[in-house]
Amino acid sequence: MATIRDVARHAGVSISTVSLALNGTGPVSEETRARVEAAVAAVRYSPNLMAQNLKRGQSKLIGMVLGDAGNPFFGRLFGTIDRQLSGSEHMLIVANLDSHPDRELRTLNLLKRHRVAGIIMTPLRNDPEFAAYLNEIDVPVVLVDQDVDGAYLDFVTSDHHRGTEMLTEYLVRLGHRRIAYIGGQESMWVAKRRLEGFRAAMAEANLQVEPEFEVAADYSAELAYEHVIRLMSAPERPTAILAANNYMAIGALQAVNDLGFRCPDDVSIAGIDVVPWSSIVMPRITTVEQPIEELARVASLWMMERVRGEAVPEGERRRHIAEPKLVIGHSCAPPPK
Amino acid sequence: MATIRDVARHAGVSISTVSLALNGTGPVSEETRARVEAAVAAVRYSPNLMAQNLKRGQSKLIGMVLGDAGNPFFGRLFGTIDRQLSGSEHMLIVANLDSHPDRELRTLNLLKRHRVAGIIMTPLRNDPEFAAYLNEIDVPVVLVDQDVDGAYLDFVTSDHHRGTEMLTEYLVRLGHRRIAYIGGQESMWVAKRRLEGFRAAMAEANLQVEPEFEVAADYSAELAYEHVIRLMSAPERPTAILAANNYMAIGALQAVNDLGFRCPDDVSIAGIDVVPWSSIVMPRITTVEQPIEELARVASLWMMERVRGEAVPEGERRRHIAEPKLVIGHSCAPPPK
DNA sequence: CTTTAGTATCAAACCGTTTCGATATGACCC
DNA sequence: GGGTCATATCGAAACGGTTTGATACTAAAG
Repeated sequence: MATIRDVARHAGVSISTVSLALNGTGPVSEETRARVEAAVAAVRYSPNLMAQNLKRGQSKLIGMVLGDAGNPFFGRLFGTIDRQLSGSEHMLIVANLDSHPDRELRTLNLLKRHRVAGIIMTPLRNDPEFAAYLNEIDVPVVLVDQDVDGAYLDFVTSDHHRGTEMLTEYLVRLGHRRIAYIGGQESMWVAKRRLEGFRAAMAEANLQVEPEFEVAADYSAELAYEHVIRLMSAPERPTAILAANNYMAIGALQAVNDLGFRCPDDVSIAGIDVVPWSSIVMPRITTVEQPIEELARVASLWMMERVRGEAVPEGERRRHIAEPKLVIGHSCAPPPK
Repeated sequence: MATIRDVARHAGVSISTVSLALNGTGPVSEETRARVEAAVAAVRYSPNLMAQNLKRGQSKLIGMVLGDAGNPFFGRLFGTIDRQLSGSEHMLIVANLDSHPDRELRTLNLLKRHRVAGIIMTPLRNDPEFAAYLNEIDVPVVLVDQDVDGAYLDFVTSDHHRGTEMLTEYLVRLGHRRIAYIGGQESMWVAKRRLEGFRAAMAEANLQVEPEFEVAADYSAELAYEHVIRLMSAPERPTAILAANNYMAIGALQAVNDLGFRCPDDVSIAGIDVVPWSSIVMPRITTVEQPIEELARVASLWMMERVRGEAVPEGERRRHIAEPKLVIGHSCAPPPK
């Protein structure tokens, strides 16, 4: 690979002149500039960003940590952020946690060793030890989707509480009283918020939540499937099922179908998050969608502000809470008589 | 950020000793090693990979170029490759082409400036100019999924020709004669192979392909939808539709539904690639699946061999062609009488 | 007691850049 | 002719590491 020295030799100037000419930082005669550019083309020079970064003390790399690359939510998040960054020389180092919270620390440490300029992450862990770690990290971090309690970091999410609340209100308006809720692990920030939204709406409607109607399925379609099989086989079954993410909604629908029930005639199902191909899933599931593009836009904007060291209220954490959108499909109907 | 100098000062040794101790490359007394390690912890030292890479002349970064991060195929490909790499210090710089072939060169150049150790990519372009560029690139490249004609690079894919062939054979066995094919842009390597597989199977069965039954929909669900609307509205309509990717199969199914036809009673539909949530799409679409895990495993293995400079047949391109798998759903049936 | 050999440590050179301070050149003015 | 000022160029010092060759010390061998 050609270095700046090769260019200098080829153009008959010193390496400092090459640097000045190429970066436009300093007076260079028109003639020299032309000679340098010719030399660059001749020896096929492309500046070594690692060396530039080392010298400048800042890198053009942004770390991105995804909870689960398989989930289309993260694919779209990455795609949109990547698009925002194109135009700058920044690129994304992407790491996948594969839903393993224990990989989180190792991944962050590795990103730090790579001296990324910043980190955009959808955290999995939410414990004081992790919060302490994040508060002592010395690169800008923007959290997306999920918060870490006690961490003083920019945070972009959608109103998860409001999301389940909207769905529950919708089901209640349809006349449902016996609504089952399939949630995630309550240790997760998002799962907790969603559960709270459900409970708030139920309380608001003066409805009792039966304990066995509130189950945790860990965001997995398989677990949700089993829970729904059990719920729907009991004598006192729910008339509506609210699943706290897209995977679990699919699992619930499958279980309902397999038991011979029809949705929405026998039981209503509602989910959260975009179900890819939702237009073709029969019946189309009623969901609350997160505005992924908005989340991505704000996250990358805030990140670049931090990276460029622009005037940002020092030490102050910013939050952006986007409004989710109720998308009514065909999976919900009034409860059977 | 603490540097190796801080560690040296804190431990009361020279920086070279710290380096030798930390990398285990050279004799260091047990006592010194302990002091160095204590100092590392005390000043929170984490080695600057950019500096290490610069000095060692090799980087721990692998570039990954995706055709379209929104498509779950790429999400799973990335996830699996990332998993293969975990354990080494290597990380992936991921770039998304967003289906724009014209971003390809810029992206590759940027990756080169970052001095990645290698590039795993699913190319979009397939023209001589691009092949020439790739042949002169000076980092190891492994192509995945799609080939670039005339490029001497490792290439991992699945047998796209065989895939459509299998699906066509299956439809023919069911008794179909009038089969429509919805393909992608023929300039794309994969699209061409898939079309050829279809034609080969049709020829083998001594079946004529009517020109208007062979359409290109550019891998988009919307275009496929329109084409199918047109095809199914004509007096002489096909009894089966073979769509050359997952998006288009969904579009076709939607069109068939919207026209009031039933699948598979009135018309059979077959697709290619995993349809996420395929288990819930009604009817479950018969597809040919690519073994993504296998592709990812071979691609990352070959990449790491090149990166480590292991004995690889010099200048020789390797190819791995994985066998696709026919997954029979409920979207195909014998043609109506 | 001098060699020899091995062990532990260090100083200095280097990787490919940027940047600062110095130098050379010419133009301009008094 | 001497001083001032831009303008163009360059040498050298960093950035944070690794690696090589030299050095000092100790112990064993002759």
